[in-house]
Amino acid sequence: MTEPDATRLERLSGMLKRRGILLPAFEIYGGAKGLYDFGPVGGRLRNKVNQAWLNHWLSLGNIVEISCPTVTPYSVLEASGHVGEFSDFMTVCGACEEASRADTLLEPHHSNPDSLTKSELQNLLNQSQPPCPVCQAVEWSEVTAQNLMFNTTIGAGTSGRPGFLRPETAQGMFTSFPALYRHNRERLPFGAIQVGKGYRNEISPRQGMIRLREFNMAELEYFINPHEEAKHDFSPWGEHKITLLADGEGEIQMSFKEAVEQNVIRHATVGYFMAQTFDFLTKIGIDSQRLRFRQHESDEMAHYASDCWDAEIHGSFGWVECVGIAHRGCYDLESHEKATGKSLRARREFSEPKIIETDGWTIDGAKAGPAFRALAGAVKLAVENLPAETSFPHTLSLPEGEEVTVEAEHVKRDQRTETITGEWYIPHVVEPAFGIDRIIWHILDHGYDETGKDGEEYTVMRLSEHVAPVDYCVFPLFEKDGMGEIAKSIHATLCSKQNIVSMYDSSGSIGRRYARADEIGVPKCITVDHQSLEDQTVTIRERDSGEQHRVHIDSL
RNA sequence: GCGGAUAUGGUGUAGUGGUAACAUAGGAGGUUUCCAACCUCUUGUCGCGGGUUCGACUCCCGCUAUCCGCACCA
Repeated sequence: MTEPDATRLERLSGMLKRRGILLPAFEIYGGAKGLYDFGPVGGRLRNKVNQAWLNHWLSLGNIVEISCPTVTPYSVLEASGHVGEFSDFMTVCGACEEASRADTLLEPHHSNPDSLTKSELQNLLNQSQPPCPVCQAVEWSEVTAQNLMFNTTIGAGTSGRPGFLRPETAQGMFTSFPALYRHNRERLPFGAIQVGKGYRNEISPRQGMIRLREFNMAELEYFINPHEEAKHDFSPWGEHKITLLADGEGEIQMSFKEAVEQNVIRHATVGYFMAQTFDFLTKIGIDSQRLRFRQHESDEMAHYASDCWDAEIHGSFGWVECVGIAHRGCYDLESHEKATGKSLRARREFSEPKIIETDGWTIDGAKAGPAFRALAGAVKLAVENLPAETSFPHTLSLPEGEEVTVEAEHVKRDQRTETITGEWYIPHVVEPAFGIDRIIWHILDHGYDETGKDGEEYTVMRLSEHVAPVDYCVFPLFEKDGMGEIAKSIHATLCSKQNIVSMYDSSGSIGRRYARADEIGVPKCITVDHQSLEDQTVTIRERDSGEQHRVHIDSL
């Protein structure tokens, strides 16, 4: 970071705090690391970014919005892999109360304790009885999961079950898959989106909004049929070149279409969502020249992903990953299916039904069951593999080594024709996951313009109208001769309209009021002056150009 | 988590073992006031908790937070 950037960052942060956009949370109690408030201006900004995001994806037509709890049972995040990948297991010494990592304590007793589950660690701890590294006592508490996820207890006392605050919104969309599938008339592809809070008990939150312990995230889980080739129309992006940092290729300039065709982007849907992400970010005010996509190297990939691209935005903290677009394969649905035994599958019909002719033997359960007892299952498998021309009695060698003689009365002929028209498969998932706080930071960072005006220091927040927290400021040139009343009535009318925020300001000189409005990015200011009293017109002044034009009050 | 630095009105800074200053911002009023003008009046500050002391914003200890390295990290 260069020196001018560092002081600019200080001025920007100071302004954000002073004007109620972004503030450290709980500051009267000394603050808390990694937790921020969106103030009276920032709250509205966050909401507009969220809304713009929802609208952007809903416009694709096959996307639904859902909302799932942040409090999540232990077993859900165990199945998803987060307990293993996101947690360290802790145990506390009963003598000196020092907390230790269970896997570290057990290193002398196991080659790779990091890979063990909670109950395996507990068992090994009970068996091996390692001494406390601090006081040498052997008095360990029950092993508990700690660290990157905030853990909690759902319910009271001994009946409570363990849980976490979610580290991502995605899991709720996977566990809702059956309802989503039904809602979408059992047809893929479709997507589900939600915006909400996620929590990670980061070891070391830094750099303001970049690494938070509680953060706003917005995720789309898009369920696709891996047996169908994904087709997407890239013509809206044409030959527009994007900066890509591809695994092993370095920085290249390519259109989305080329990148997908040349397999730099390994899946067309990933490429399509990268293009959609590019549109969204530039629409809400991210500078397209300071945006690039970087492909994860294979050893960098999260535990669930098979291909992943980050959208990185350049700002005061350098290049920061703000969106991750991951091909998660069938990892999540498969994991939850295994853990619960519930089907999380979609049906696909074959283009040609598969006809399976069976001509062979199977057992007659009523005879073979009593005859072979525990071995009956193995006998059945073996008999069904016998050729049709086998004659009985027949001696079989079972896999476990036993020899049995199968009599004719134990078997019956099995001749049938089955028509299989389709199959149940686990859908694949492509997930664009947006860090809303990081994006908001960069909107502010890119919009913050202190180029000055007439040689004096002057700052303007050049926010897109899609996200500007205040739409209009209404000023009376003076608050007298009826100008104040006209301005207040305009203000009241604007406020009564849906999704319009107007601010009324009558204090200070008119120039000062324009400056205050510019600082928080108000796109348009409306001023009531003497002429308004005579002909019912007002001036509208544009933030970015400073130009004014006069319109009738009724046309506002 | 380790090491270093820092913590004074909303913001940016000064300063002292004897209850704190400047600028700016904010509020009220004035000024026919259209790009941070001017005049008058005015609100508001020593991060938290201990200790030393007659007395601590100041010295000491601990905590918390912030910033910079290192480590970790969708």
